[in-house]
Amino acid sequence: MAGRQEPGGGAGEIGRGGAGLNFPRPLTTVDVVIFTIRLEALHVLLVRRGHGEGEPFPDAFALPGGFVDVDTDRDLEACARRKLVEKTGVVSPYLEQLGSWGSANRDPRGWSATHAYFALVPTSAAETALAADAQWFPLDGTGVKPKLAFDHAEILRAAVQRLRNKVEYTSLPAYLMPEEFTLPELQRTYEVVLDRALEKSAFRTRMLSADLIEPIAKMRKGPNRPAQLYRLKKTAAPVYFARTFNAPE
Amino acid sequence: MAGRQEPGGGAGEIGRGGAGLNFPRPLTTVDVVIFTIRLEALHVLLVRRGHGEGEPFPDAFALPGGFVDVDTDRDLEACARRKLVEKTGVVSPYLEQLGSWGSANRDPRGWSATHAYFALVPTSAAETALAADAQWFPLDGTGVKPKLAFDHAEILRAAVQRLRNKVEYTSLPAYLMPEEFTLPELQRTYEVVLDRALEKSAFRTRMLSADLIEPIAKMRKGPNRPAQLYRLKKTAAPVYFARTFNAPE
DNA sequence: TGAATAGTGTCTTTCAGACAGTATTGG
DNA sequence: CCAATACTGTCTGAAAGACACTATTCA
Repeated sequence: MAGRQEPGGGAGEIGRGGAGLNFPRPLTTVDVVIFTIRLEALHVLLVRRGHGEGEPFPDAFALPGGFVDVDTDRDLEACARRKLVEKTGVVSPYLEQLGSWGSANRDPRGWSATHAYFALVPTSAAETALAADAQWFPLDGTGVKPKLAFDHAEILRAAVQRLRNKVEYTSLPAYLMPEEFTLPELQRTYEVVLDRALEKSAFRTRMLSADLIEPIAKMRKGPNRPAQLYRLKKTAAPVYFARTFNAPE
Repeated sequence: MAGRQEPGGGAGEIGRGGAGLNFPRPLTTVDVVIFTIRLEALHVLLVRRGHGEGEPFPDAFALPGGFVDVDTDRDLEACARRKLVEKTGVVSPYLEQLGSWGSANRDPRGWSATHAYFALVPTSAAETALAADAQWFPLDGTGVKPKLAFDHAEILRAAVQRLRNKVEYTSLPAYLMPEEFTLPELQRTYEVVLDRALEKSAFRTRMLSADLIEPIAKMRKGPNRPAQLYRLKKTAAPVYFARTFNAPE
């Protein structure tokens, strides 16, 4: 950013700092698309909006988010983490910037820009410390049943596409797993997100040759042959594979 | 974004709209990382900042950008395109959102958030309508010689990494080419961006089997065997390949 | 023993890497 | 002819797809 050409002050909110900053500023918000797996299906967290005076989209569902608080939030990611903890209690899941959406029309209160993040939280953690106004919704294709406030349907669609796309060649689904999991469980998570079956042996080869998971001295018991339990290695960085899973047609 | 929890109004700029919007707003800017190829090297466009009253980083180099003008800019991308045309004259190159950077400290004038874009412009167009204060700088590793204003060195680094990364499995370098080009020229562009040699035959196979370029009834003459000239197909969408070029080690 | 799921092995296919070999121009 | 670059072909290797086969548990 360069401070050369300041916009001419029109209608709307203006600043009151000195030195040529007296022009209207857009509203600045942060929204978080929070995914988890519940009941073998991809879910996203939504909150119900209030219906106070001047509230746009009263009682509609929306992505968790809100205005940046310049006194509380050190930076954008800190703001996103704050929203995440407020709604889910999860402290440090996978969190990645998704993009930003800003325009004159997306919020009836004026020119606004939102910084969108997307987060993956483990299944177990997703159920415990949920905020009262928050609720998990299963993904229906690339969206969700209720009509969302603002342009949140578009942001959600972008998040789902980004997730599905990256799952083709990264280890992101590992962040949706509980502490301990088996390879078939991890594969099922991949398949749920991709909505497509994967080859067992190719999947196992890929996962085991990546520096990603390590076996622990425990097995998952069941009504059949027990499965080796694994956990994520300390190296929290996601793994990028050189190929996608299926050749794109 | 949800309008539930408004930040408490502290020091700084406040809005004057009604209905609970009386809290400080961050500054909102857009910056564009503009790449081109010149003299067989990747270059980025920088502008020199002014040194007026209250200007931070006087006379330093910075990425082209500036405040969002809520009266002029319909949305963030329109704002980015405006900056791009102002500095280069190029109307519709490849333009993609890079991410956003926002914090209390990145601008001495207060809490600010920038929406960063990155653009690829063809070699030819890059020379003609350049703004007076703009200048091309060759990439030096992942950065550039002069010290940049704000956190622009970090934004530039992110842009270069994103570009190098995507070039491994996309057709992005095609947007750096002039209208007509040969396959060896396209390959050289790939190699310049990646700073690595590529296999000729694998490269040709990949490019020709993608629905990306089409031969024209012309050849590039030289002191040796002439080369078939190609142009980008009408379908402007970038192609994503299923594999990266070299297996990552 | 049989059902069920975990895990392995084997063959095929695809495509990049390596590199030799052919093609076509100007000098 | 030679130099130089464009372009093609052939072999190899790595990893995915398909799928059969073995392993280990509980009922």
